[in-house]
Parts: sequence; C-alpha cells; structure tokens
Amino acid sequence: MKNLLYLKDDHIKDFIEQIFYAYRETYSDPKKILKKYSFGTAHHRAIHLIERYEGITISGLLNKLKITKQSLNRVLRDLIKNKSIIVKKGEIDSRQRHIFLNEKGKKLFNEIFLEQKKRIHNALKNLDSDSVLKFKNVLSKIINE
Amino acid sequence: MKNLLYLKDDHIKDFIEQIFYAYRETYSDPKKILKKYSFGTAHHRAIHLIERYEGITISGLLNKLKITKQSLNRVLRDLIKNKSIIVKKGEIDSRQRHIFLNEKGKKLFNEIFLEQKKRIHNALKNLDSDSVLKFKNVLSKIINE
DNA sequence: TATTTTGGGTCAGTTATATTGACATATCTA
DNA sequence: TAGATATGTCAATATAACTGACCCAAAATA
Repeated sequence: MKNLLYLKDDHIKDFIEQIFYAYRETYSDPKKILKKYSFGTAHHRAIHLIERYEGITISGLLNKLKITKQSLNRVLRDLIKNKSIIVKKGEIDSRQRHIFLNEKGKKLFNEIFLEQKKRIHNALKNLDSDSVLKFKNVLSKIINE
Repeated sequence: MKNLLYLKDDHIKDFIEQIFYAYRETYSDPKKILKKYSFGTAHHRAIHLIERYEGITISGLLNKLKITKQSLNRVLRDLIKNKSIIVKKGEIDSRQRHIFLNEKGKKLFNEIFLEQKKRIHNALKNLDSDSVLKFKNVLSKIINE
C-alpha cells in the first residue's frame, strides 16, 4: 500500500458494505425471471457456473459453490427435472458426472444474464478500460487471499 | 466505455461470478466469531450498519437491508436481548426508534471487523491508491445503477 | 378538530437454502 | 484385493427470509 489514506478502517468498512450491496443488487435483478421457472438464487448460481465451466463435475461445482453435496443435489435435481441441464458419465473416470446446459438451460441462462448484464453494462459504459481492469484486479485479490 | 474489449459478455460474466465470491468470502470470515454469540450473518449485517450509521432508524435499516420488518425484528430482538444494541425513542418524532451499539455491541463489532479487515487489507496492501479509488468507483456505479 | 398517514411492533404460517450425520454404491488406485 | 474417491440419498434441523393480517401511537393534514 503506497498510500495509507486508503487503508483507514472507515474505508475498509465502506468496502465491506459496498460489496454486500453489489452482490445483493446484482443477484436480485433476475429474480422475477427465476420465479417464472420456480427457481431461486441457488439455481441461478449453479446455472451460471455450469454455463461458464461446461462439463464441470459435481465436485467441481461443490468447490466453487462451497455448499454441501446435499444442498447442491436438491438444486441439480430441480434443474434436471426441468430439463435445463443434462448429466453425463465421465468417459475417463465413470464415477464422475459432467454437467451441461441443454437448449432449455441455455435459454434460461441467457434470459437471466440479460437482466444482470444491464446493471454491469450501465456501470461500466462511461468508464475507461483502466478502471475496469483495476476493478477486476482488486476483486480477484479480495477473492484469492 | 472507451474500449469495448472490456464489455464483452464473457467479461461481464466473470464480474458476476467474482462479485459472488467476493461477497461470500468477505462475509464468511467472521462466522466463527458470530457463532460464539449464537448470531448469524443477518445479525452481522445489522450490526455493521448500526455501527456505520449511528442512531439509524428502523426504516433506515430496512431501506439499506431491503428485508421485511418482520425479518429485521427477529434480528434486532436477538441483539437487544444480548445487550449489544440499545433503542431510543426519537426526540423530534417520537414514533421513530434510533438504534445504537452499546459497549458489548462495539466489542462484538470490532471482533468481527478485525476478521474481515484482514482480507481487504491483504488485497489492498500492495496496490497503488489509484487502483483502490477506481475499485471503489466501479463498485459504487454497480450499486447505484 | 377529525381523519389519514406514517413508523413501528407482532402473531402465525410458509418458503428457500443451507446444515449435520449416517449410509449406500460404483469405480478407481495402489 | 483393500482402501480411497465420486456421487447419491434419507432424515432431521437451522437460518433467514417471505406473505398476510392485525395493532397502536404519533404525526401530518384536510
């Protein structure tokens, strides 16, 4: 930290508060859409990761979501029943399950993403690329630790 | 947006994912401390705001937390019972209730904050002040919309 | 002053999402 | 073949939210 001004406790408290708002708002936007399908934010998070990491395994999802497999299972059961995802046995290791969005899931993801995109797009549209890069960098440092 | 590269969908999807991780990690750190007091993250969020906005009213808290008053009431009852907060009638408008941390609440807040601070401090310690300012700026734009 | 609105409190029931703990099964690895 | 790994499932419980229906007191206003 080259400038201690930005490390004062009040600044850090502000960050903690703002990170909460940013998360809440970003994940609130698509709730009406999810409700149409009788899904919630837990389903949303799973769908998001399955889209981002095509073919992700159960343990892969568990590592990213950091929930128990019982919790994840409820969510995946709903998504399978709804035909939004398909699960394939691993070819190399047939114990593993690889998860994919199918057509219905892709449509749902796109609907959800369109809602979320608005907020991020609006936030970034008048910013220079340096701001965006630095935002991403700080965010990743907060996550990694 | 002066450089469209940073507005590509995949970048926005990354942000959405990273905002989730940042929130989850930041609010996971103090969970062991909260558990000692039989509190959860709902109590944590309330305490945080009461510390930041000393004397905040019930409706003030409701506006920031965006939960129902029934939900908030459960949390505040626990905090009052535990003697972490005190509630005072408004002098100008005696319908209002102003909420304050008392000594016990301040100690609890500090314990919680110390845990959370580590993560943010570590993230920022090797960054220049420009990064920190730009991070804050983007975050506030995401919130405001 | 009479009426309406606002700020807050509460009861009751329900939903969403997560937890712990105990097992079961199939498959891979040493 | 024995043990570890990946996954699935049953049951009970916890946490944090919700909806809806009321209530009271105090402030604002017609």
